[in-house]
Amino acid sequence: MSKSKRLMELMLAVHRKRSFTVKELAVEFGVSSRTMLRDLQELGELGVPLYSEVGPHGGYRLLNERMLPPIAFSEEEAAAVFFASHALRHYRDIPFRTEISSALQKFYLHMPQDVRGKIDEMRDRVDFQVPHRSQSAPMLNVLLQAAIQRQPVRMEYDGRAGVEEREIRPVGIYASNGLWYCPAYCLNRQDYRLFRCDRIKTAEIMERPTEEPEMEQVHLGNWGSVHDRDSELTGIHVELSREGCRRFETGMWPQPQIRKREDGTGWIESRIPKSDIEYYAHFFIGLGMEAHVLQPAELVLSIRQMLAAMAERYGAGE
Amino acid sequence: MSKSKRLMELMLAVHRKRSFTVKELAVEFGVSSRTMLRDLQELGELGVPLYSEVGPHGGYRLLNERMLPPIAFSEEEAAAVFFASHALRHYRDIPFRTEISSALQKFYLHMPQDVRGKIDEMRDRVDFQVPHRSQSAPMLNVLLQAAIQRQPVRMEYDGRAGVEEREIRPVGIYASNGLWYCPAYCLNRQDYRLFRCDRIKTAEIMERPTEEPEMEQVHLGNWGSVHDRDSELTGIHVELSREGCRRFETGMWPQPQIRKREDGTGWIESRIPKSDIEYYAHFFIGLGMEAHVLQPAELVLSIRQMLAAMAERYGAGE
DNA sequence: GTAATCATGACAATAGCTGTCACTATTATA
DNA sequence: TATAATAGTGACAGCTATTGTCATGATTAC
Repeated sequence: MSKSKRLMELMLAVHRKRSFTVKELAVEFGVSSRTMLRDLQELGELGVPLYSEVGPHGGYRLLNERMLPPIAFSEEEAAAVFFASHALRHYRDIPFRTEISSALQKFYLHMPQDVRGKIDEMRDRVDFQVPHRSQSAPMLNVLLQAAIQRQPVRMEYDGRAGVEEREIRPVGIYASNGLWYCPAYCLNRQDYRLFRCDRIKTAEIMERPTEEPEMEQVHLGNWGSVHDRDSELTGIHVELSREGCRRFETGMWPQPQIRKREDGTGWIESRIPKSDIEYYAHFFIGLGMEAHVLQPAELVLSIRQMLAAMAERYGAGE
Repeated sequence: MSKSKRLMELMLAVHRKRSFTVKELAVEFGVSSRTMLRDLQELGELGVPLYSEVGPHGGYRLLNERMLPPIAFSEEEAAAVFFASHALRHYRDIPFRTEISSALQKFYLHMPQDVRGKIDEMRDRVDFQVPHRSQSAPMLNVLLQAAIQRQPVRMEYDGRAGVEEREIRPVGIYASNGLWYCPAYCLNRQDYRLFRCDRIKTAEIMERPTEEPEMEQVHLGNWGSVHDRDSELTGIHVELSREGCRRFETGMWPQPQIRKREDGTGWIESRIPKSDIEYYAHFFIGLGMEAHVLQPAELVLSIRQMLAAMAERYGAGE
């Protein structure tokens, strides 16, 4: 093995280990301790930020432990990262804003001119439609960090009753329609709650362990079932026109499954929580004559009542 | 300068130059040609993909010109790239799928175990709510490439009239509610059209220059105004309850500006295209008693007609 | 006080590197 | 076809760098 090759592998080893002794590396690389000492000094001269500590439990450490070793990416891989960043560009606030920018900057700096041109052009050629929101959500980093590390958070929340202090255990954060939400176990209410992140004014991670709610296996994919486990379901049956199917198909919500016919019309046969009746009444009214709700009776009644009130407001029926 | 340092700088130089002669580099590094030849051979042994060509205009080239030199990212920057990838995870199809995966894999491979743990955990702690779509859009890469390089595309489109062949100049692609759309200048129709990408069955970039529509300055940000420049506007005035404001505020569309009052109610005073009356009628009906449309008269009339039809269907008014 | 760690300097032996030189092969171009 | 511009190979003398061993010293936790 040539010395150059040994030094390259040594650079990967020190980034992998982060903390090590001269003897340990000498054995691993099959050279004497004196040679390994020299190699590490030369690595230092090449720019790897090593420092040493003498004494028991001494050894070498990487000064800036938070760096990865140099990685070679293809231009297409770099372009792919730029593409992914466009999915985030209409959000007013996101976690990792600074880090994404600096990562993209590093890629850009190492690109030849023709690839830069393509990256610049892509900016105007790909987009993700996300509503623009003016509400600021400055606490996203804190909340995400707390969720990942399963730490409690003390926050000030601007809810219906005004600003109040809450202590929560965040499940995670998610974006919907350009707004960020944080489902969390609220220690004040002893139950799960969904918080809007733009209404979280301050948040700080609490270092002291607090009482531990039973949430080790709760995450963004299943917190809803924990929260909604007591909901009562009811069956719905809705007939849809061709246009109704198209509208459903391009609509946004997680939603009941459509069944379709050859002629393009379709129907919904499903079960929904009774607590959502009001919401579905609004939704199907918004579809107008493109949907015909047949079941359940509560939903039909709710629609009927809304129609009556609106007819009176708009003077329909004359 | 030690040999190791020289090799490291040589590696950066070959990535920068991409194409060079032995003599050129020997002069630049202050060594003989014979030594430079040996150095290049050793670089090859270290994994840099060089190849040579003899004869006039010969020299060395980087075999895989599509690689960037090794870049050192911080762990936070790497985590940020993983975060960005989550914005894409519910899309059935995206451009750059393979490249994103391989880029993320490279980051992951170079990470220490504790950072991997955080990345794994983040998966369940952050999400972007995007409706799941079963419709496949296999031509995204082609369309995006064509838009970036401003090349024409021949495609088969499954529209209302069945599958037909179209020749287009793509403006770009964008995602909305989990579906991908491609605004393009349609050479068959001599006008701009919006295509759903899941209905584009085949697409291939045409290499021959075709007739050039005047679209050099058209991109995703302004194609709508080119397309809609003849739209007639009309003023609207809508009163909103507190709940109506909340619904508006968390809704998804690019939408007219709300004005709000101290008590939480609000109103909309704006101008919309006349061609969108039908759409807005559906939208405000879906808000039920939370919105009261006062203007324009066409919109009120449209709402009234829809209410009358629905009242008859649901037996309201008894 | 002991043990575990880094650290320095010196030296002999030897491995590797460098530049020079002579020669060969390939290829585009006039 | 000849020429020039390029990479390529091998050999060799002279020189430099590297390596391991050895002796010694300093720091630090336990």
